[in-house]
Amino acid sequence: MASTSTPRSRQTRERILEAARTTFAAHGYDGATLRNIALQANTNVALVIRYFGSKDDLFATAVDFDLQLPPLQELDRERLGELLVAHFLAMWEDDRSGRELVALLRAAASHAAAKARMQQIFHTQLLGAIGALGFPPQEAVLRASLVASQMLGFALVRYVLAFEPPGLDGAALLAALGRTLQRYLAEPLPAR
Amino acid sequence: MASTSTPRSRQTRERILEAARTTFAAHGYDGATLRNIALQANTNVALVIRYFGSKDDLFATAVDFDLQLPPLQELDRERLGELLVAHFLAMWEDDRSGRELVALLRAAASHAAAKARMQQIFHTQLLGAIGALGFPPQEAVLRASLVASQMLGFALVRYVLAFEPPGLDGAALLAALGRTLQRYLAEPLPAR
DNA sequence: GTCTATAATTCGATAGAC
DNA sequence: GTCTATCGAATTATAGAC
Repeated sequence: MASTSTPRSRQTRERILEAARTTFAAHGYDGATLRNIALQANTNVALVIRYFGSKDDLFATAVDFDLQLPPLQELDRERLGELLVAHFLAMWEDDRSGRELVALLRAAASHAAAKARMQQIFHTQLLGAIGALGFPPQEAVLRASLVASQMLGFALVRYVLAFEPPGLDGAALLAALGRTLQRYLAEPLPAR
Repeated sequence: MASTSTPRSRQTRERILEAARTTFAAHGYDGATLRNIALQANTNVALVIRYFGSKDDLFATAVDFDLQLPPLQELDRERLGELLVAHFLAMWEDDRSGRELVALLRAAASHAAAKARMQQIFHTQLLGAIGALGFPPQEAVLRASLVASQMLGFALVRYVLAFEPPGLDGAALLAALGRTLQRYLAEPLPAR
């Protein structure tokens, strides 16, 4: 059972969650140890377990990422791609949700629960938002897969694999991505 | 020192490498244990270490993935995107190089050496091939980043995260990717 | 509430018999 | 060449003092 909630314990709890987000993002799920997290939060492993039960539960609590998508059908249809890229970029560059996404992305490569969480986000949030644009179900899945592949791929290349050299023109990159998403979201797909 | 090479030892060695590729692809770098690999190869941990020195060295030897790109400047400029998507798809669906890519992709999320290998492949192979198309250096980096993000993202979504439901129209997906790569490789990028 | 000390596993790697 | 047996280190998680 969790401890009684005092102001002091709530501060400790928050320090642990913050350290967990940073450490999971920096080292992946397996590479992040409860010792590292506890050390960074100025406490010890026993307290981490007492508050969160297990490493799995700590990860689930610390990394509760979601896409926070606006209702796409209410946006300007001609600028959907550009607006969506701006939305994702704002999330990635945000200190908290950015670390959460990197942590989730890295963990999904080796941790079954993180992978399941990614699948859930895809199906309920992204597919839901794109379906609301009025596409037939089959086509909505196709378009959602395309959007997910391009945006997750970009996050992977930029924030996990660090391919881009310093001095790369980020604005040009984002403009190109915006045009791609515009095609995936609001233009006819090529006949096969 | 490695053992004397006999026909029997070479077969054992190959069984270990094959088991390593399968296990690293299925469980990631940390999730794959030398015990699992040895068991699947019908041998034991000691022999795996004797042949390959360490887990790191085994990974490097078993997963020697490369892009095998043809010289892009010799291909039909109007069909570059389509041809490149077909090339990648053939690699992903190939039993051996497909498992190697998944293993490398999953490992790169948590293993520094695998991440460095990915960066090396990007810089020497993909950037090299795209630079040969005659773009100025800065623009070649931009275009290579875009291609990498879309193709790695697609591999991630399809082969690691398994977003796509059964019954999805794969041909339509590939046609859309071909058009995207065509833009990234052979059309003007949007002004920022 | 928070800590020290330690249990219980599991891992990569080694020693040495045959 | 291949094996059994085991080491030493690291991990998550627990027990119990204060």
